[in-house]
Amino acid sequence: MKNAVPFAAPTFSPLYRQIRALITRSLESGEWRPGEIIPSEAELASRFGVSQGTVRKAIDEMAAENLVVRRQGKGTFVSTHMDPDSYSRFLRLAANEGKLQAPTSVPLECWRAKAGADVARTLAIEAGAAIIIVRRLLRSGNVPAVFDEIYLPGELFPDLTLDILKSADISLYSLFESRYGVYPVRADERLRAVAADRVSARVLQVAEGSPLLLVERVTLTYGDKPVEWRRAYYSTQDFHYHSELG
Amino acid sequence: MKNAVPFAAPTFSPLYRQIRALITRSLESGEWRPGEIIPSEAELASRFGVSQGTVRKAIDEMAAENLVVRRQGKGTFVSTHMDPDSYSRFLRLAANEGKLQAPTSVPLECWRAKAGADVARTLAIEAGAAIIIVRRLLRSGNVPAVFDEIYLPGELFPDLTLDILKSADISLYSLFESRYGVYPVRADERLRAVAADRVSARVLQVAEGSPLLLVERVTLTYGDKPVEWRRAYYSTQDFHYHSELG
DNA sequence: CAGTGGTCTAGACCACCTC
DNA sequence: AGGTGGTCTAGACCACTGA
Repeated sequence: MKNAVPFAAPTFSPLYRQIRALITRSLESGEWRPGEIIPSEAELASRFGVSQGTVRKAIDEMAAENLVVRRQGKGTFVSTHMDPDSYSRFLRLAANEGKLQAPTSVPLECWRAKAGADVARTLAIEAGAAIIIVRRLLRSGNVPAVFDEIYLPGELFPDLTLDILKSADISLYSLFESRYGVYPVRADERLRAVAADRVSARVLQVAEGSPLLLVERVTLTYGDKPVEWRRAYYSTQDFHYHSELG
Repeated sequence: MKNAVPFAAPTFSPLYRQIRALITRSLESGEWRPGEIIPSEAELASRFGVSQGTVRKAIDEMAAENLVVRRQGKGTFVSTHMDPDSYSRFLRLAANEGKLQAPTSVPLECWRAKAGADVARTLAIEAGAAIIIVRRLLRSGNVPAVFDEIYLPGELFPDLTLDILKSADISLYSLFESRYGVYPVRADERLRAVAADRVSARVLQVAEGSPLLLVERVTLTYGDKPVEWRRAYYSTQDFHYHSELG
């Protein structure tokens, strides 16, 4: 009867999950930012008044979800998209033959608009709110690979322009982090096959109507808050989308 | 200098990984089969002469990879595809709107052939070795969703026929397990967009040449041994392939 | 060398399941 | 009541990093 409660159960969580929630809150609040080191397990343990093993288990879970990265001998670091090693953490592009040539990003267009019903719902903003639309091309060794159409909430990216995109790095998300303090944490993708329309056919240099792999991505930050909606058209003559199932 | 060795390093692994390897070997050898319970952590600890915590960590890893499933109060069980809860562990099919109707499998054809170069390489068998080719349709609420063309090494599935497939369950993998002792553990998928050929267009009831999502899957059992090669054509008018990125 | 995460142990208690 | 996995602790030692 120890856990008995009137009405709905509050679903007690173990200590290490509460610790995890506390650490996550510090991430959200920006106490430790992506790329930075977080306090040692021993220090967190004494701060929260629990054993090191409990902190360890909390961090283990967060490391499993790529929220943080452990480095033996150095410490534990907040995950970032600016680290070259995890530049393209969310990119599942691979070459049909051989290894994928390092992809390069070519920003094409960037303009402002008002959110339609679909975009507003997906980004959890008001219909009619300001949004930014970006189009860009991803090339791999001079071969067009992916054509992206990206929808961003204007509020989070106040001054974004094509020039800024052009001067930025290949990883859009490293720009999100460094310039706007927006930290992509995870993403959800829906894959379909579609016929190339005129625009994507021209950009990807394929025949209009030829089959393209459409990848719709909703990118989320801490607290599952959406920060990006993206439609990516993959040219799959020379490339494919790689997925591992366990 | 403790770990110094002449020539290439043997890459010492921690105790819990060695324990994990021992447990995995017992799975491979069939000492405990899918669906069955494995010995308790305490018993494994005493059997291997290590602490329960070490066994726990080994099993933790295996549970994270879906090799085993923990059930509090009951025990730890070898993962199976026969459990209704994990019928479609490898299926990423989802409905564009609403929830996916429970899919049903319709076996269409089943014949024997000799492995060509491609199939032989993928299945790691000799070119010219006996293979079995299966075609089937997956429907969701009477709507055609996925057309599968499946290549199997003949050696592993000696007596497979269309009749057996027809009398089997929705999950092909539950048949693999129950009738042939073949246990799919993980899979690797390559996704592309292609134009529907005559056969798949007819089966999926779409126009010839319309875009389809092609999912090529290599299915592996213990020790990363390939046991199946599959080409799946997804009709993505009403459905999509769902992928989560962390 | 000191500091970090990584491993391993032993023991206590809790939550859940079955008999 | 007895068995299982789940949590939590405390302490020891190892492996890696950088000053």
